[in-house]
Amino acid sequence: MISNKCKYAIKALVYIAGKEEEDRAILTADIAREQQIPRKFLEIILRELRNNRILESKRGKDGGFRLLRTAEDISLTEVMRIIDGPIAMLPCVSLNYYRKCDECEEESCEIKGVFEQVRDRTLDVLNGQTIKSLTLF
Amino acid sequence: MISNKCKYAIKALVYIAGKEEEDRAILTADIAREQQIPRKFLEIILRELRNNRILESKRGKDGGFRLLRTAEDISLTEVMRIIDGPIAMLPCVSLNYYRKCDECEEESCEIKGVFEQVRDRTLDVLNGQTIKSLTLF
DNA sequence: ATAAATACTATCAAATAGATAGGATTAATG
DNA sequence: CATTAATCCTATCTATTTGATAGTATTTAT
Repeated sequence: MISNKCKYAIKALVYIAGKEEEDRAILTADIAREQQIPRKFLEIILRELRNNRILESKRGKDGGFRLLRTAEDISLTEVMRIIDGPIAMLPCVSLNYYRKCDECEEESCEIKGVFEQVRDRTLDVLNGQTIKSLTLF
Repeated sequence: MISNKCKYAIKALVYIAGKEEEDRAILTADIAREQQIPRKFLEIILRELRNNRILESKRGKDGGFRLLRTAEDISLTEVMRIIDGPIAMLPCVSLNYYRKCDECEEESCEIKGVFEQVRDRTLDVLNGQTIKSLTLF
């Protein structure tokens, strides 16, 4: 399962992308209200997305958040990896967060192969998605 | 990610399946030693598998664990669901552990569709697997 | 009776999830 | 330059899950 945090992050980005044409910074408070996300928790998430160069922020009056890149240049997997870390079901088959298992040698691991397949099929779906493609018209 | 517990459960079952021909109950201690799984933790896992009718156990001398069904009748998804719960990435797309999200209406959810696809592609891979198919020859 | 196994109960420590509170800082505007 | 409105930052908190350990009770073969 992805975390609530990750779900909130995706929904917030889609919300911001949907307001692009208004050409102004979007308020945390607006996103929180519209998407039913706890405000203070959302603050943390948006700052994390900013630190990872997904969003830019402006402080003070008329401040808020905007996409740093276009919505089609922000992939779903990138957001998921920033917030939740690995997408794979085993550390030893993760492309971006590989870690060897403590207890087994990979050559003789019975389950590695299956979870590599799961990873590949999962990425087949996720890799095609961006914040833009998730935006409903 | 699946939990270590789940990984241990699968490996233990594959190990037991591999000893079927010996026609005797398999000891927790043997599995723990061979598969490098903490013994007491493994005890809990095996008991849980027994409680869910995957294994049968025998106490006392010459005791141990055996498969309650044949290895090809124990599916990988069944084990994963017993130990870790849902396989889907969102509660609202889970086939076996469905829960509505608190904050959004499903008709207008932007991300549900993608994660339904991920679920389906994941199950395409996992549904074909059993403890028998995972056993290397 | 003894030895050898699982069953059970209770605990525990560390990490993660999911937040909340309160104040510091920045920036626009009159 | 004061005010207002926003993000930024630090600290904290609670509950749950993960991953495990200890110790005792019970069962069974011999």
